[in-house]
Amino acid sequence: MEMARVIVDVPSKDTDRPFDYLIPERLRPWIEVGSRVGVPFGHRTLQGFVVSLHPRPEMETSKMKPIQEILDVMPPLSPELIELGEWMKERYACRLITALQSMLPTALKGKAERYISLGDGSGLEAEQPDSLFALLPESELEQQLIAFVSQRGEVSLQQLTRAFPDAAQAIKGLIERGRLSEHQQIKDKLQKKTLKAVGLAVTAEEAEGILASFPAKARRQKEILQHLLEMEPFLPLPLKDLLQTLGVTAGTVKALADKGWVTLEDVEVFRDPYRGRNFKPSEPLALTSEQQHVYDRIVRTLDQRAHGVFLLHGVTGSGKTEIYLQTIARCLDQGRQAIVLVPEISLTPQMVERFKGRFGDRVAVMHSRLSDGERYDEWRKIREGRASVVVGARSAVFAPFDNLGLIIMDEEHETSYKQEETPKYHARDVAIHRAYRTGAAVILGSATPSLESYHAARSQAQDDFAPVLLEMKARALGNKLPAVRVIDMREELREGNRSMFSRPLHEAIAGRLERGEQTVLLLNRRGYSTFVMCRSCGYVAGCPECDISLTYHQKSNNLRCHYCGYAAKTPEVCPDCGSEHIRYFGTGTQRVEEELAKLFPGIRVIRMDVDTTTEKGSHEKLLKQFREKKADVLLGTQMVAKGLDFPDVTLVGVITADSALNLPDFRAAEKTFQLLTQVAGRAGRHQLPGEVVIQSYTPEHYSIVHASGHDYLSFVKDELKHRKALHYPPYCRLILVTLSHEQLPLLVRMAENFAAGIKSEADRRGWFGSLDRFDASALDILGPVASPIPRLKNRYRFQCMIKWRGTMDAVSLTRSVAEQLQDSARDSTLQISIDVDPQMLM
DNA sequence: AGCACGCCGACT
DNA sequence: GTCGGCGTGCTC
Repeated sequence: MEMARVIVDVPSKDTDRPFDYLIPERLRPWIEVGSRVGVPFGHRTLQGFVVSLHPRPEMETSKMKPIQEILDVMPPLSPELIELGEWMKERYACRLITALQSMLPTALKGKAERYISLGDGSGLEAEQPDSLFALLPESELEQQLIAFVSQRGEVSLQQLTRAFPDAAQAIKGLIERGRLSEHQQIKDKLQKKTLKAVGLAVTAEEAEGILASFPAKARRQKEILQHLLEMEPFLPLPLKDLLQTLGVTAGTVKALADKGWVTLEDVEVFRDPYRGRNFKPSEPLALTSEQQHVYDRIVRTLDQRAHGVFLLHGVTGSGKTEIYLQTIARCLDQGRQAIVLVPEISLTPQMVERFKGRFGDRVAVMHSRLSDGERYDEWRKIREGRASVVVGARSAVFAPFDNLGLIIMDEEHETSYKQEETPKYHARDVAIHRAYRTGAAVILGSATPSLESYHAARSQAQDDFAPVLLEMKARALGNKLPAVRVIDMREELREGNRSMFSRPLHEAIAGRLERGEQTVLLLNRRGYSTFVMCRSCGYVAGCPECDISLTYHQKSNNLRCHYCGYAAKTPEVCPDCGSEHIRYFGTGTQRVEEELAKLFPGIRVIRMDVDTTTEKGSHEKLLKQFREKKADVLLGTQMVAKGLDFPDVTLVGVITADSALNLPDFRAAEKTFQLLTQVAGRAGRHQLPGEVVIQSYTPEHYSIVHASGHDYLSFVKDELKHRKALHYPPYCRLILVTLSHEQLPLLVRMAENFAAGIKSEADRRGWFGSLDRFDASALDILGPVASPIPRLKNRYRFQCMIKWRGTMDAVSLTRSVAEQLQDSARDSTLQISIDVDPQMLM
């Protein structure tokens, strides 16, 4: 094949299509579909991926350029993955290059490096002998430059400008006259992870001076300089953040750098090494009859090498992991490979150990805390066939196996399977589609399946994607699910107990302390944060850029914005009224810890929350301490609820069960039920019987009632009724469109245009039908309304929610209206983000 | 996304 | 007149 179509690494609308390149003779044996190549593109060299090969076309197209280089020994992608990328592009309204990049380790995000060597004499001089430039004698600087380059043969432009800081103009001139020549080559960022960062090249005083005499026309540059001056202690700032905060373009910053006021440098980002371990070999366990039945059903599909999706609904402790291990073994026996997806938070050494113990070094692990280099190594292990099982988070669904037999998704309901950045894919849907295309089986496992999956399985839809429901109702070790008591905290208050511990929970903890057993305490803080409020005037410290309240951090004694990173000192007096009665609110784990210490002198508590687990490895260290019984109580947020298994834990207490219930999210009840069920499953998994105490201000809420009864089915029944009445998934699908702009009035107009555009386009295509009448096909658009975060990084945000069902392609409709609007807006500062099947509505 | 081209306002 | 900021358009 003499020609290749290449997707280049430019994520924009205009370049979201293949470009044609000639394949030079020398590269022909190497180029395949999926190869990563360096190609000339405009005035630059870019990285790209070959998506198809063709014979040289009949009609000679003169503008075709040749592929410059091939970047890997083995193509990092395959026809199968490229097709998956094309599917993602349609499904999630993203660019193909974005989808392809998300499949690869960041080490493979190559960028062009510029190299300078001596010129061949061609150039302006030859073409325009009468040019004034060509006749000018070389300056001293120019002579130095040429000497420097000729001495080394080839120098990277970066090196050269470092040696000659102010020579940019001279270098450019020499290249134009052919005395020097430039060529570009793609360089992987393998060794170190770097970030473009902007700093001040002059002292603060000098900068003040520059600002004072700054030309009025360079308004943007002035803003940047001013901002840098304000942020002086935090320099250098990541370029990306700076652009976003100020809404300026990289070009403006570069202009400043060229003038020498600011520095633009690559700063290395710190990363932690992954520690190797020894793993205890494990043998397959005997299956219970329930497990055997499930196993047989899955193996039947595996043996047929057919596609099939299974929803494995098994109560906590029913032995889902053993099913995973044994079906993987079967898959490997067939010479096929397996992917195991786990939520990031439960990808603990404990979890990894079970798989490494059974399958040894055929297991690759994709952990988010691996460094780029280490992640690349694990990835290569898969690509080169040295691993046949991968255990990993979300992105492991793209593992480059060539003979995939099985994809397992543990804790199928977890929201972390949805990527919140573009491409906003859901690993569950990608897994099912990938398996469908490759003839692999999928196991979705959970004690509390998502309503979407469960409903699809129950509705018995006869399509390729509806899961087959497999149930495991008994715990593998035969022990009972723990007894759950729900305590009405209103009652407690009425009877004069103003503590955050109810009397029954207090007694239960005391009992555990006496018997030397352990307790897990969960503080469901979703929706709560510690914020600073003035008790006199009601002032709440908020972010000046994002219009949300700032979160108090005790460690650093400052206030930070969750969204943009803005930080401020905690005020001592109220900035509004001057009152001293200003303090932080919200029930943090710290306060619970203090109260525990007061109630139970000498109690040993391990606290696990964002504050204590930010350091790498601290998460594991804390759990290890708890396992070794160095503490009586493990106190934490959501993270204590996931997949942990401690033999001596006999009490689980939930301090406030309902704090998430009032959130403006239609999944609030589902989330609450799932969390309570998961955490209740932590108790009494071994010999000792377990007990669960749930404290609540709304104990009659069905999510709490059914969680306490371990009654998933009744919960689903109640919840589906609500979803149906309010037209929410699984009775329709959602597309969340967020528009943002610096100027509010303009944004509102755009958002209204967008909603109107969707309506008229839907009408034009004849997509009538009403959600209310339960028509088979229907589309409705809500909004525009201000987003739950109405302002973020100095941009106002409005959103529209599209609800739809049926066979229409609502995503392409949405995308085409969005693109039309963006084109007509002329104004590139309008940003439109499309989130298909959003998980987070706030 | 970059990068060149070209228009137009503020300086010698 | 010229410099340089900033909008516009193109990339096989």
